[in-house]
Amino acid sequence: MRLEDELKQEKFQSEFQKAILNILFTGNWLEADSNRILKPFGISTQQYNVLRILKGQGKNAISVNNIISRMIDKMSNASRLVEKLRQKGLIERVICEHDRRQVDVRVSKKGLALLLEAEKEMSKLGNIKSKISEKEAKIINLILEKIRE
Amino acid sequence: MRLEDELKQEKFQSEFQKAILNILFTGNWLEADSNRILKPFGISTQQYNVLRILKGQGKNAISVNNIISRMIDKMSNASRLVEKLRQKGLIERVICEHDRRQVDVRVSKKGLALLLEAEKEMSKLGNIKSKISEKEAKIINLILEKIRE
DNA sequence: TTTAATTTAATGTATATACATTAAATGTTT
DNA sequence: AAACATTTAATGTATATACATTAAATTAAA
Repeated sequence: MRLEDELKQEKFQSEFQKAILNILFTGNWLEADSNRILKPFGISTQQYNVLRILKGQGKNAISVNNIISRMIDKMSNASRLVEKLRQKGLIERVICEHDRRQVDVRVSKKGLALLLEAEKEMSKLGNIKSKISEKEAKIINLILEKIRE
Repeated sequence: MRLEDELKQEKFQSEFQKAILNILFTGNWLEADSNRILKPFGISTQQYNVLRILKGQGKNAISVNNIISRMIDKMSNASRLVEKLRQKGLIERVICEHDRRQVDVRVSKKGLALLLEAEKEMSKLGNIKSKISEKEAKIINLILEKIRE
């Protein structure tokens, strides 16, 4: 749908201005869809992302700082997210021997099982595959990375 | 910067998956920049957007529902945002005569003055003009709108 | 007309978030 | 070693947000 219609605005200052609003709007749109998908699993989008990061590390436990460096939203409180996931039994804490400041974390069996189910549903996020081509996905990736130069 | 480096992830499932993460990440990146710019003005990104919507209506007062329909984040509490802006004297409420449920709202003189200053700074958001061409802006707008089809 | 349904905005509540501060462990310098 | 600086994670606090519920006004239906 045209952004002009979504925001009921006839025109934008420029294509640049429109692009910024379009990225923000589409980001919110995707996040709302993500939250909707994850709701039945009882986790938020941020919590899902932490689980995916931990899954990517396999059986290795990684520190909270390491998690932050891999998160989409660097500003979120990784400490508290981790605590929420721990309360739900989806992750485990491991005492770090060589540095007692660190709290190393790894995904639990239960967390992995939940994640596998959630990932199935999340692969449908935005239904993007039916809407744009792989070539277009590559193009948008290139342009977004230029914007963040 | 490559998303692979931003998220310390060697590869993604697909270009589609990467595009979704890229949109979410760039959206957060832009919003963080926006909050940083607006901080000296004492308003949040959401509050700024409400002011811009009201400015677009000139001297006409519009309803809270009308504001919601024009907002980037439809889920935010427009009522409370409006109340925050009113407390700061940036907007005015007008009693709506033909429908007493509605609370019509318009930007105040003070709000307009603040907005003009804020808009100057916000035009630099993301420094996008120096990073992509107008043609690229058009392309990304087209692809984002396809994704939201 | 009077009952029910819808629209509009506000509020209640739990959670999430931004950002600053704290506290403990580790590293560095003198 | 002692003093200082840095890193790591947790916490304090105020605010923001999602989502459900409420309350009032209006509209539609019986």
